[in-house]
Amino acid sequence: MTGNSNKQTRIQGINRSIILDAALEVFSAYGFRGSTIDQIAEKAGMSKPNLLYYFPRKDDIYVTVLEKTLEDWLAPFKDIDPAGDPVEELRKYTIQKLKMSAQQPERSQLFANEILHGAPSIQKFLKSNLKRLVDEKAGVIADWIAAGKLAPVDPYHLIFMIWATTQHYADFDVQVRAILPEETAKADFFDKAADSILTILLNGIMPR
Amino acid sequence: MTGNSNKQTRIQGINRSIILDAALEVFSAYGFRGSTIDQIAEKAGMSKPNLLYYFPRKDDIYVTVLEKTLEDWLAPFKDIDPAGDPVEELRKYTIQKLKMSAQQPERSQLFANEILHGAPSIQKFLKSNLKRLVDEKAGVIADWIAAGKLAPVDPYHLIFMIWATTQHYADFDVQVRAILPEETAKADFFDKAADSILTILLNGIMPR
DNA sequence: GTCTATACTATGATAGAC
DNA sequence: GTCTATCATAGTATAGAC
Repeated sequence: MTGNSNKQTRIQGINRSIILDAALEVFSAYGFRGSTIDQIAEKAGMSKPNLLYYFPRKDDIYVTVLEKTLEDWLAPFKDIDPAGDPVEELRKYTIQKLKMSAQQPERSQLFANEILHGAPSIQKFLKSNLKRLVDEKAGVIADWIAAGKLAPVDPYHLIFMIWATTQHYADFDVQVRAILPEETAKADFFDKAADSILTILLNGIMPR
Repeated sequence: MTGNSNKQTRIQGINRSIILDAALEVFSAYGFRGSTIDQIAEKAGMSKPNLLYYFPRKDDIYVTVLEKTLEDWLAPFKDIDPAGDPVEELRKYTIQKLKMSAQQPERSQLFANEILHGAPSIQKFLKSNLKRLVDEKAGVIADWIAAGKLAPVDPYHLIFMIWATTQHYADFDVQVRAILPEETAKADFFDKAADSILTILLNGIMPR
């Protein structure tokens, strides 16, 4: 009977993952209240009751997707290496983040929507885990500045600025496309954006 | 009867404005689908049917608030003066935008929510009015660069960067507060934020 | 013209039966 | 694992009172 029970577990895992993929799409596009279980079920290719067999409540699906997304989303931030070259580390991080905005805007949008509406589901996470992580990386940046390897800027606001700028291309996607219709259609748009952003971030806009 | 009709018109004007204020609060906090007419009516201190007497449909309230907000929101951008000193104009604009994020985060949040979910109500506005305006100001910046008054950066991405960064303090308010609990409590938080941002924007983070 | 009370209807989350 | 029923919510409509 082990073979049988294993198979069921595997189906469960597959179905849960299908549901979560569908939920990410729907929730990121319409927000929590704006999304319906019907929509998610349809996109997942299963009936609503069947979906509810895996996640009894709408909120369960949402929180699961959100937590899963946060992990991925913060991975490159965690990867900032105190031992690396400061400018290179921040350049790498910015490019990485921008690439994620290009390839998986839904993750950014899901997160943005949650924060925008007061972060009802992840308040605690922000105040504990995220704060701790940001404090740590801000410390790293402060050390770099103390060592003269970066200009003396506020580490926290620098982090906010990189977050804001890179996520803008995911969260405000439709606005960017409305303003730059031809450019955004090109394959190298995000490479060019990365160049432009890094030029400003590294050197500023004051004439030399 | 002119006195009478004037008085009625005045009541209309007052009530409409009360409703729109309440609607801004509610819609910015919960998004379109997440907000209910009941919530708006309660915050406006009137019954739901009474509110519907002024705005027959939920969508009417939303669109009216959104359009009204956009006007205010873009005013300082329009004010960027081609004849002014480039660095000073952009500094002024950034500070102004940041001040608005501090004082009226709801406006930014309402707008962010609309864009985030695909801008269903203002697609046309983005592609026509906003695009035209941004093209114009990007031209101004390009001229400044050509005159050697600004470093050679991409005008569009510079504008996006200023928007993203300044609006971040409104849209991601709860996150900023979660990470900087003591600092955000202080009265001069936004002044310091402005300093930090402008230092990075003007000079970059490369060590000199 | 302004406001209230009430009712209708669709939607969507959830529970229980098969 | 699936289908149907329920129940609350919320948008909208109507009738009429002040």
